[in-house]
Amino acid sequence: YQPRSKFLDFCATSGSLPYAAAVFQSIPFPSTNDWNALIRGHAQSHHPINAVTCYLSMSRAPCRPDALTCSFFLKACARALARIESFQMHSHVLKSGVGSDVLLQTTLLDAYAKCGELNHACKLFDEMSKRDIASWNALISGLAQGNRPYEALELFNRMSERIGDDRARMMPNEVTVLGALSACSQLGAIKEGDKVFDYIKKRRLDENVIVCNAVIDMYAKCGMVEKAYALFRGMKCSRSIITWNSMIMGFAMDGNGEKAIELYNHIAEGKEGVEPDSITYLAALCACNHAGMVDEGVKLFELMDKHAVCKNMKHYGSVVDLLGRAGRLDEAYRIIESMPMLPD
RNA sequence: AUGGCCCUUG
Repeated sequence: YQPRSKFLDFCATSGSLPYAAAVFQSIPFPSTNDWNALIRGHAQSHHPINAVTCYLSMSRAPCRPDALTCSFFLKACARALARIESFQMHSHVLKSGVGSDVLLQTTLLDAYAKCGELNHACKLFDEMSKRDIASWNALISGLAQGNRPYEALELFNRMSERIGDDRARMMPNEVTVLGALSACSQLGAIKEGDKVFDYIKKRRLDENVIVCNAVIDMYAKCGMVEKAYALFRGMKCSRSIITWNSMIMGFAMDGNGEKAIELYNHIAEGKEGVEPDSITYLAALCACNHAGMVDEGVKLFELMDKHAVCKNMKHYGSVVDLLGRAGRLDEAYRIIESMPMLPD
């Protein structure tokens, strides 16, 4: 791995992609790693699909794509929801002799899942000769996010059963439980959710804030705000803005506007080390909507400008709805007029 | 420190 490729990679991923591309242009005979840097940069950019065109240029050049090239390309496919390209890369991988690379297979499986090709993801999973924890996780979260939560939970349980088995002892980890929790949320499956949470506590995965956030969200979505709040209060790790957002949204959905606003006010004081963001305001506005707290909602909406938090259509929709239902149509109309985007 | 699974709103 040459310094030049390293430099390109740095520019393409953390600096400026156009600059990386310009530097790349000046290289007479780019190496595979040079190409990889550029493809990786595109894959992580706002236009991941450009990784595909970059890859095509590479195939016309004299150097060969390697496993990393395929990996970056597939990452781009997953982000761009490029199914056809995923299939094409799959056959390329099989032909080029890296078809048994577990990391690559998992990247492919994830790309399939993210593109909505869950059957192909399952098939690939079944055919893999070696699977590691990430392979299981990729399929579990793919199923959960792809509206097949029962299968996600089934897989999660099958994985837990394997503990004690002599072969492939696959311990569900933090990422695994995120997928399982997401499946529970969708189903409103409280019993399953409790079981997952028991497992989390047993393994002390609740020392991880991301896991806690997911549990809070799961309980809130299952309508069990008090369970969410119990964890929120008893957390051993420090709360992130996402923790607060999830909890505020939980109270909002429960119709407990007072409590939601109380939490918002608490973090707005600034002693918690988190800054309310655009989602915090969305949750708080949502709380006002559910509880009919009109003045509070309008106040929050105005605070967004003061705190330089970006508004989107949802924020506007919320206040307009709030004002409209309170009969304050003139104010609602003024807000609609002030919108920088097209109303829907 | 060149590759996979990753929480809230979308």
